[in-house]
Amino acid sequence: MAREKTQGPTEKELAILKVLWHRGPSTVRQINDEINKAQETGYTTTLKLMQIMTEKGLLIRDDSEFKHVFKPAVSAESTEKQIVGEMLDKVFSGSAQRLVMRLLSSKQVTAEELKKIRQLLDKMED
Amino acid sequence: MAREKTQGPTEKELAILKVLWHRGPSTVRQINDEINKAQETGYTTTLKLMQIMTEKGLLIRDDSEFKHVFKPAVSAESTEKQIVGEMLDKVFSGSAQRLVMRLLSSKQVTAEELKKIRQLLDKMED
DNA sequence: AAAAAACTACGAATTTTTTCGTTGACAACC
DNA sequence: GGTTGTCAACGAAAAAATTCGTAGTTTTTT
Repeated sequence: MAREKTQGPTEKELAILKVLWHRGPSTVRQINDEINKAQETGYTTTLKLMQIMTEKGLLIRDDSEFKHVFKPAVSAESTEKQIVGEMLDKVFSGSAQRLVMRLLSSKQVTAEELKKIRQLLDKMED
Repeated sequence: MAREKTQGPTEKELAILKVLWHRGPSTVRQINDEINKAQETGYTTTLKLMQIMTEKGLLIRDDSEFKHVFKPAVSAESTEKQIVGEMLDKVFSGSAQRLVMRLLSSKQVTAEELKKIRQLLDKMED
C-alpha cells in the first residue's frame, strides 16, 4: 500500500504490537509463533518487520542477550485512539455518530455489549 | 501494501467512492477536482483508479457519452459497515465496547454528539 | 477545416508494504 | 572440538497501491 497520512503502524506491524501488548516483552520467535496461529509467516519476515519497527521507534529492543527481547514503544491506548481517529476522518468525515451507527448495525455486537456501551456513556457524562 | 483479507476499497478508492456517494454520478474531471481540494492528484491518476475500480466492480460506468459518467456500484452503508467490522476485528479483537471507549476518549467527539449517540442506543434497544 | 483543448486507454514507473534467501555469529549437543 | 541448530543482519525480490507520461480520439474554438 502507499503511505499513510498520519504515521500509524501498518497492518502487520499492528499484529506484532498486539502480541506484545498482550504477552509483554518477547523474542522474535515468540512473536512469530503467536502470529503463525492466525497466518503462516516466515521467521525472517517477522524479524525484518520488527527491525523496521525498531528503527521507526515503534519497538524497543534489548540486545544485551543473544536472543533479543522486544517491547512496545507505543501504548495500546494511543495507537488505538489514533487508528480510530483516522478512520473517523477518512471514512465518516468526522461523524462519531455515524461510526457508532454502522458499528451497532453490524450485528457482531451483542445485547450484552450494548448494555456495557451504555454504561460507558453514562460514565462519560462527567 | 500487501493483500487485504477482506476485499474492501483501498484508501484512495474510498475517497473516490465518498465523492460519488455525496455528489451522485460524476465524471472523472468532477471527481478529480473534488479530490484535489484535499490533496493534489493528477487527472490521469484519478482516471486510472476509476478504471481499475470499474474492473473490480466498485463503480459502474456509462460510456454512452464522450465524457464517461460513473456511479458507485456499492452502497455507503455496506462499505462502511465492512470497514468498521474489519477494524473491530483487527484492532480491537472484536470488542465493540473497547472501540467505543477509544472513540469517545478521542475528544473529537462533542457533547452534542454524545447525546445523539445515546439516543441512537435507545432506539437500538428494539 | 485547422488548431487547441479535453478526454480515455494503456503501459510503465514509483512508492509502500511484505516476504524470504543467504550469510555469518553464537549456542547446544554429542 | 566438531556437528547441528538457533539467531540477527542484510539485501533483494515480490506484492499491492498509487502515480503519471504518452498516444490517440473526440470535442470545441477560432
